Amino acid sequence: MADEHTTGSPRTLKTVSRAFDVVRALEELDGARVTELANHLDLSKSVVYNYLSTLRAEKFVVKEEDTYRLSLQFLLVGEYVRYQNILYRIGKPEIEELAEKTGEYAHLATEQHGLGVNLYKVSGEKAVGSDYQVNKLQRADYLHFSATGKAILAHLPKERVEWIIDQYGLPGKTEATITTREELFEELETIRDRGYSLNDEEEIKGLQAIGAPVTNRHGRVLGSISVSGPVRRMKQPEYHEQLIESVVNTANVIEVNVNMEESDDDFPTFS
Amino acid sequence: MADEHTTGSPRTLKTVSRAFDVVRALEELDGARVTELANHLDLSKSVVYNYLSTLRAEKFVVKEEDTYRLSLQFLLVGEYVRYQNILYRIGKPEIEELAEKTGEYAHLATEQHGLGVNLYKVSGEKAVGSDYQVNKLQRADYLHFSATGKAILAHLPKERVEWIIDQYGLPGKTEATITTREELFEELETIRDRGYSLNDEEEIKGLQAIGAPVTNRHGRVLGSISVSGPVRRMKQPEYHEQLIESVVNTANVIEVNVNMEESDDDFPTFS
DNA sequence: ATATGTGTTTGTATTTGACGAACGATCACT
DNA sequence: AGTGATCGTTCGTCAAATACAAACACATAT
Repeated sequence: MADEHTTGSPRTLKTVSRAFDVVRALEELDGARVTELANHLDLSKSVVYNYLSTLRAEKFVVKEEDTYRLSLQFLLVGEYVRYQNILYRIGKPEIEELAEKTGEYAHLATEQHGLGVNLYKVSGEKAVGSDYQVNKLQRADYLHFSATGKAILAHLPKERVEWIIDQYGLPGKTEATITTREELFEELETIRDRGYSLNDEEEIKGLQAIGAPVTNRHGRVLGSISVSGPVRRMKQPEYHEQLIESVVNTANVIEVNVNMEESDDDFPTFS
Repeated sequence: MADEHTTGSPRTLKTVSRAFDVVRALEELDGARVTELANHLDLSKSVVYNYLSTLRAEKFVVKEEDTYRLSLQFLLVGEYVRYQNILYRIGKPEIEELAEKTGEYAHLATEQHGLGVNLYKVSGEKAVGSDYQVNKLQRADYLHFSATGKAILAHLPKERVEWIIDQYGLPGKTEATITTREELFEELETIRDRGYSLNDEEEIKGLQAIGAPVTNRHGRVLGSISVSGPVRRMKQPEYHEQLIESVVNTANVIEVNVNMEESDDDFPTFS
């Protein structure tokens, strides 16, 4: 503990990082008491106590009896962030219509930090019952095995895709998941060529999804949409074609409306 | 800088507080650049830069071009928190049914840090059109002028209500808002006696709401529900009685189901 | 070209948080 | 009831982590 004095830039604030360690621990543990957290994080009780007190004063943590939990403040801020997203504002009603028209699950997703985040999801009539999708706990997930994810990857700059693969690798989920760089880049080119993406049981066995990207007028991909359902139904030729048509069409509608609103805007890059 | 050495407990970590100052500023400003934030927060550029870099490393902030924004990480954590809430899990489908049956807006709310937070809201058929409610930006709001809020206050311990009034006061919103302590406590007693709360244009002119609390088997209030609509419709005598019936009934159903799941649980107090 | 703006980097002074021990309260067990 | 362990909380102290300001590289505008 004597050599590395690297005060390299950017200088990340350890106190802030530790505060978020506490947040993550409270999430993992579904709430915890001081001692429990202290053990979990390898910190002294008094230190943990101070972090919790601060987070509570900031209203991001609540205390019930002696148990500390994350507060709904995260939801309030989160819904603000989502509402700021133009793809969400414009896409939500369109996705609802898509779900109603097709009767399947419909998703609206975007990319952040190299992972996919669902902005919104609805289940159509046929999908009801096995609603493991809509009520599933939201996590940011890999982009390379979902229809929405691959639609996004296909329209991200190559060097950005490379960076994402370097960061997260290409972990498999089912036997169909694409796990090699070459295969993925080929697939992405196919997606670009035909205008839509396909997730053929690559994430969940038995589930197929059809996705399409939404880009702004500078060609930057803002996110993507998809419909998904059981392979048996999704693979029927005429139905399949019909779904592709609906998805691509909805993506286009969203795209047009987004670009009309984004007239006087900057065109940001990433991360 | 020589007198006040008060190191009172709990010792709140200034670095963490400042990180959340940055978060709040990014929300207020809808994203900002380094210099803009530094001015807004009265901090030096380099300091702000370090906070932003740290928040970005933690994935709670994204950088687009030179503008920093809050990330969807807040939404992911927020949805986790919401899903942890048993009132949400049980109440969501019931509220949906209530909205469908009545055709009005239905809300599911809870209390946190002395303020009301909507866990969920749906609009029934009659409510469509003026959906200023469903797409409105979520904020934690005062409890004393909403039907859900008053239903909660009515079942909180008196000392807790006192604390809340001391903290936030009783700001008026319309001419009908209750703004004095005595009036409020009277109202709360009425609510307890008759089993439901009424918001008669106390929050928004022209809008009436009927609310009912949901308590667990220890008598602690977990939250509340409400339906709301235009006064003209809501005040029709038979319809009014019918809505009260529906709201109270739905609250009871939720209550029963929550208490069946909460069998082996602690009974926490507040904040 | 020059001046003013940006975001970022770095050296340094000192504020601030980590540590460990101690306190008071609660709970479990004999 | 009494004893011991364990909990959350408080506090004094020193090392470490952060705030500051000045300088940097780069861009844009005059």
